[in-house]
Amino acid sequence: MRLGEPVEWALHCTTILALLPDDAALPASKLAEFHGVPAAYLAKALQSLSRAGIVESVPGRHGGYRLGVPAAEVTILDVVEAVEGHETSFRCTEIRKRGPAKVSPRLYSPVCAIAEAMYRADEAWRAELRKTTIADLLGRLATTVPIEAAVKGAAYLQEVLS
Amino acid sequence: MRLGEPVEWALHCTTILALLPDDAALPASKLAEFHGVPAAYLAKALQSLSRAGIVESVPGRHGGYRLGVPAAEVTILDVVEAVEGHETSFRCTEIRKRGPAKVSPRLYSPVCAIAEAMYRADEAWRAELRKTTIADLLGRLATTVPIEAAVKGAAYLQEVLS
DNA sequence: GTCCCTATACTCGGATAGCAAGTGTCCGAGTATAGGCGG
DNA sequence: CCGCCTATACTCGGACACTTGCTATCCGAGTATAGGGAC
Repeated sequence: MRLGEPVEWALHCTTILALLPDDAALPASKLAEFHGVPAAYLAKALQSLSRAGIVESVPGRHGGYRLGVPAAEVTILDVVEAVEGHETSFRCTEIRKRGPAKVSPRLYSPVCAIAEAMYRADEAWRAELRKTTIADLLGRLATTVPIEAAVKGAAYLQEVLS
Repeated sequence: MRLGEPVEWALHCTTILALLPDDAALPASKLAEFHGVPAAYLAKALQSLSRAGIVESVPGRHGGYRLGVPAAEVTILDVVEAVEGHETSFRCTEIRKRGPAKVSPRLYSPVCAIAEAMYRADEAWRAELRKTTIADLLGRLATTVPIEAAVKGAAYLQEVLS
């Protein structure tokens, strides 16, 4: 089971966008440069976030992306699902209804015990991701990001937004 | 995020193997026929389970696979990890240490806040899968499997093992 | 009749192709800006 | 000097190649069995 790299990028980008002044917008190319990732591919992730309403795009010369919803109302799960989709990790193909022991389909319970357990785990994963919002991440930033890096990052954003 | 089909197969196969008499062994080809899945590919999953010690292989004419550990001591997580590997779903590539805001690597905290949250969700998923054992699944079988299917399944196993 | 040997049939195990999805890139559509022109 | 128009530069958005990993398959190595022959 693997999550794609764009998930990591999307989370970092959303965090950065939450730090911007309300009316400012940061282009995808600058976000890519800031994180050292391929710009054209990162754009795909940002488009997914835009479709989900988490960020909104501003076209035109001084355009870019900015948060579309208050940081406190965006959970990590929202970002992850916007990029990776809403499907469950476990997909039941109903093999219990195949083979020599199969009987009339209407006799089976709605979900088999195995799928039930797997779905439960999936929900536990989602529930945990729902607990943390982007605003929570901003709070942790103060204690986890080296002060030097924060200064350099702020300087970079200052220059780009001017 | 997607789990491969062999995960589902492995769980069903482990459950079936737990139903067999202690000294009996069921070949991969019969397990495949029972579930209606490609035999040669299922073999790969069973080999993974064998390497993990969850099942043990019996070579030779009346050989096959049988449970290598009591059903009560095998959790769903054990089976899933045997087939899918032990890696976390989220892989942190440390993009925070790249780009124009980067500073000396020794200044950074061991894990960033984002990765920390993702790992926490991963652990919640694993914890939930650890709660259910194969023995638990057997208990649920009595109430979730149609009685007709149970009879046909038992008859099939009787014939194959004779 | 009993024991041993050999050939057989069946099993697992790892090495080998095909395909879908993730990864990476590009170019076209659209818009706010900046400069120039006319009034 | 002010307002309007046009050309421009920059942005997003979706359509197009490439690589990795999942899906599917095959053939060889090894072993318990079954049958036949010798004693």
